[in-house]
Amino acid sequence: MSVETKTGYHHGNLRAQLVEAVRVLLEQKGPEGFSVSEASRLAGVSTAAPYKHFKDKPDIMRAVAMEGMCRLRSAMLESLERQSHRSLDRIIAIGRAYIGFARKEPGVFRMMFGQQDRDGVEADMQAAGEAAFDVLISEVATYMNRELDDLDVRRNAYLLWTFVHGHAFLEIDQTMAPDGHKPDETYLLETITRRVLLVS
Amino acid sequence: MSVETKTGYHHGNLRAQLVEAVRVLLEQKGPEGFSVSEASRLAGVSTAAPYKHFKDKPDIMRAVAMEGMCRLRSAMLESLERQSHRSLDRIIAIGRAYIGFARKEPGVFRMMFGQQDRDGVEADMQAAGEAAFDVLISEVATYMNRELDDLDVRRNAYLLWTFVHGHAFLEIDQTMAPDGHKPDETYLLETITRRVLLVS
DNA sequence: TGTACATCAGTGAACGCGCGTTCACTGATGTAC
DNA sequence: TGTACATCAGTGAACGCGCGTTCACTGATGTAC
Repeated sequence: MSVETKTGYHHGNLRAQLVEAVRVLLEQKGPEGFSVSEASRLAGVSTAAPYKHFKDKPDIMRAVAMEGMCRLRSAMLESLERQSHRSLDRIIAIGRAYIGFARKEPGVFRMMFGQQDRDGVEADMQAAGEAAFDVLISEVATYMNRELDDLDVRRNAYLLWTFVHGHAFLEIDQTMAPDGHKPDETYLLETITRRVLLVS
Repeated sequence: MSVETKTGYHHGNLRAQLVEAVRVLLEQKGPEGFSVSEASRLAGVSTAAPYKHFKDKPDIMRAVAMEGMCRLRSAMLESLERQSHRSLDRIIAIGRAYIGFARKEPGVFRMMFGQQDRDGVEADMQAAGEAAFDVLISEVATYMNRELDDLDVRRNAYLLWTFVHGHAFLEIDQTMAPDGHKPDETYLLETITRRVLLVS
């Protein structure tokens, strides 16, 4: 049976479809606009159905965040495929992919980072985040011609990530007025990358 | 009559006290944990009382965000008073104050940036944000020995702000595991400031 | 100084609403023989 | 191939709850004369 098939009673694919529904609601109405009831409606099932696949509402949110983090990593990896072998360009491409993801799915992006459970982030989410970070680490190590776990590699990668993360948030939160005071994004990305990596 | 006085019936200071109550709730329970009802309870008034001072719930949220942004600016300015006249140190101090604010009041900090209304940020909030940003701009201009509206001043200030903003969010969201992989904050701040400003 | 009165800032009860979650149920599916 | 049955993944009705907001009200305050 194809994953897409819906038999009428047995849905076949409800878990994934609920995650997708939540994603849509998050983008349409923001973090507050998502409810289990509304996600159910959007997926075309009764409001009780989700509880066959998820423990409770936070469990759904975790699933959405987790799925988002995996897709963010994929987007970063994919951006490398379309890229030359010049290390610096590849690093910039990763940043661009990161910002692009945030811009395309701000609701999910916010949920991935901010909307966590109280009292700590789950271990698997932590791991997924590190897996994404590792994509950057790897390119920085190549550029610097050092090992993956080299301290300066990690430091520089963190500096770059932090910058891109901050820029992504300032963008989706529309913190700066959209007038001429905001520096050009391409300029920013190239400049910060060069300066962090001490390219003259 | 002192601002603090409470007469029993006439409160005298309810608006400010409601903002304070929301702040407390935001820090204790996170963005979802704040309701008009609970804030009223905490301030010791009926649930209808807030509507004498605010139009609706979003209006309260805006007030909290606004007040937070003003206090953030104050914290940045105050950090300068305890600082030498070495421009680089002053710039680092501003970053430290920014991160410190986020760490001390993550709930308010998130509300200031992320929890905005749909469809754009209010003009006064935008202005308050720019007023805070101007504190940094001013120091960067001094360091670079240029005008406030110089393009490179704005670019460098934005690079620094973006980094600090990203770091603040990664910190309060506990994105990185609290193990040894996270670079030291003082090292990060000094390094990024020097590299952005091209200090050898 | 005393009084009448407009205004202000509260009360408290009530409203309708959508939410998260549970429950007993039932139809569809896969499998053992 | 046919049948009995356990399991799975849905239904739909119901629950209690806290929410945001409104309403007619009332007590306190400030002011005009």
